[in-house]
Amino acid sequence: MVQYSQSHFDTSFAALSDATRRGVLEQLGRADASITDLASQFHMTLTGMKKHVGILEQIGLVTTEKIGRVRTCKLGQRRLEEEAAWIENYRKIWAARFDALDLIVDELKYTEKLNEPKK
Amino acid sequence: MVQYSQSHFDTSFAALSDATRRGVLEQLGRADASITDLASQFHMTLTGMKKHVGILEQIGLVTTEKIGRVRTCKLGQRRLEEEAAWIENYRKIWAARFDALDLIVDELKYTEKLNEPKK
DNA sequence: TAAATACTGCACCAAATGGTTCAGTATTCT
DNA sequence: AGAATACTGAACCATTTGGTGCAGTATTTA
Repeated sequence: MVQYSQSHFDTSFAALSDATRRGVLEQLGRADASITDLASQFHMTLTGMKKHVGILEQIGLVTTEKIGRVRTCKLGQRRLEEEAAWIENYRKIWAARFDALDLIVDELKYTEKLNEPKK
Repeated sequence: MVQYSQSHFDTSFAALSDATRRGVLEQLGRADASITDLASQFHMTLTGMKKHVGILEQIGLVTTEKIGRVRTCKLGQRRLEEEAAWIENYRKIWAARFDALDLIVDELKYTEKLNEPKK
């Protein structure tokens, strides 16, 4: 059954709700990057970008490694599988709900036909 | 190409980042409900629940209709298709990235083999 | 008609968010 | 060694978020 206690969905969907962070994920899909790279690409201070990377790192979407003065960021282990599954499940529920509605509409049409006044 | 201007992903992922709102969507998948129903189910004031429903309504995940004193909430037209697509695309990028990594690892193994000191 | 119900709008609040600047530290280049 | 680079942490700030209470309106019930 579904739990309403705070789940990791809270944090992962929140992470995805920021355009900069989605952009960082897309960028890291193309190539690894340093904090400086990302900061300049997204027109932001190092400190600001560090926070975004920190958030993505905390939930496993990004991993980083500091070598010398440079911290290199890569995609992490998290693949958003459960998030994809949640949405897919929602889409199924949604479809079932609207299929049911279609049935009702069909039924109404049928009933109307029965009740149709003779021309 | 990908735009970093504020997209509707911002609002829809933000909407999904709240457990109460995800719960409301799941509930409405089972049956339509009034604000009062939802408020009591999620242990919240009417005013609080009204806000959540308002957010879901604004982005099309829920529609409502007030008949008499009761406002009934149902699932709306939005099916989270683009959100599902974004995640799927991310998953592909992720897979490609890690496949590439595997290639590199393979290559390293091969190189190591070549450079292996004679026993 | 009076009371109960269901919502609505407004004002308020504390905490979280997304950004900044500034003052460091550590590392690398000349 | 000295200068430049890359990051880091702390403090700060405005706005948003997720909730509340209260006072009101509209509708239904007794």
